[in-house]
Amino acid sequence: MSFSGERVFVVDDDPGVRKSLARLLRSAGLEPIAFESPQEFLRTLGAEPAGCAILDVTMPGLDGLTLQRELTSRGSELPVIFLTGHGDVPKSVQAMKGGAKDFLTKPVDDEVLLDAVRRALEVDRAGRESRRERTEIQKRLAALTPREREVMEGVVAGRLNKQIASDLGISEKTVKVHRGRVMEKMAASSVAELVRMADRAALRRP
Amino acid sequence: MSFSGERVFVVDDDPGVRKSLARLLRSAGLEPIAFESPQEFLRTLGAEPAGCAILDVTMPGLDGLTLQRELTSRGSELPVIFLTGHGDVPKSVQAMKGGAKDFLTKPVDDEVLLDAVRRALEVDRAGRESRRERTEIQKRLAALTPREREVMEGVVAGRLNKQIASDLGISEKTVKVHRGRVMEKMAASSVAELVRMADRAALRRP
DNA sequence: TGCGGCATGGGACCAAAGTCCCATGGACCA
DNA sequence: TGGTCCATGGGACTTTGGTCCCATGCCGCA
Repeated sequence: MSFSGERVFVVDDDPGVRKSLARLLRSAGLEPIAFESPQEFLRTLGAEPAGCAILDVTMPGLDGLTLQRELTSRGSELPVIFLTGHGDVPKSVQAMKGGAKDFLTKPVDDEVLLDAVRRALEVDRAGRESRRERTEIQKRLAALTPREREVMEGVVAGRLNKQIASDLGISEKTVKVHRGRVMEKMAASSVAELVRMADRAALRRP
Repeated sequence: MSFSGERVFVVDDDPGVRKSLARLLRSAGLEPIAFESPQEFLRTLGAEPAGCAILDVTMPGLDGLTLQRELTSRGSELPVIFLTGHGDVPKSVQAMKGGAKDFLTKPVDDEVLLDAVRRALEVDRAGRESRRERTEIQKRLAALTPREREVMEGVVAGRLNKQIASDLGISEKTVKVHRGRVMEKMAASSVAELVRMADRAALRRP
């Protein structure tokens, strides 16, 4: 068996459900890891879990939708699939608005569930790659001195060296020095690249 | 009353529902326009409707979810809110996955519905503004000659004039000529701006 | 108290980009 | 068959950008 690092976090208070889900997932070559309570799941969850989660909606203690919110507020981007015996429309709508990838009702067809899981894993991979790049850029940005950052802002705003110099009240010569260091520290080989880095680091939903 | 150009398209086969929705929306200062069938709605719908739609799920002839898909396939970005008497979980999930802004069940609280409508209108405004910019950029792109477009690709890829010249098998002089025309036709005052235009025109969900 | 990081710049260049005017030749079209 | 658009490019610059070496002064920390 390959170890991908990606796991499917199953959170359900019913041991039977956990067991059958685990079996199904394993048979599809996936790596399930089951939790009997949201609390236990949250305790175990590392900083950057890779994979996706299958949550029950109704659980004693912490509601599945509340758990979803808790994950979001902790900055987790783990894709979530809900699986429930008796879901109602408002709950499903709330879950989907909250970013759930799917909301399935039992009994669920094995292939339907596995498809949802595979899609969620794909979303997670893309998301983690995108966050990784973003983090890398932010790390480089953090290595800039305040002045270098100001100069970089001018550059990505498309301003000329002389304009940046007058904006900051310094000589064009000094702007060139800072600009050169910005390109080096940001590992950018062109202004085009620098502009893209600046834009990716700033806005965008990760 | 102000005429914003934004309308709330109500599609429901029940005259009573249409009437009461229209009254509610009007009382909130909005401009409802009601249709008794999806077909009638589609016939009337212009190219770039501004506003949002409130669709019934179960209608004779064309299902609300099918209507949503039809809108999407026609390239419409009109935000959709579903309103239904007896929705089920799978339908609500399908609707939300299909991009619906909300999926409400009757009886619905007036304020809940109005809030959903106001949010949808806000989304529509932002979306139209973004599409407007994008369309403007694409219009400019379309005015480029094939050669100019090739040169532009090189520029936004961060390549030097001499590199672009050798890529295209022409002289650096000619690249400069094309490049100058690209900046003029695209109305870009800097490479940074050109890079952003290229990126906005290419990817991104509108 | 001395060393390193930061910000500041002059001098001296070289490379890259941008801008004039000019010209040639092909394609297409009325 | 002459006009328009497109692509090509030379000549001759000017402006920007980028890179050396060098130096000064401040601040904080070991």
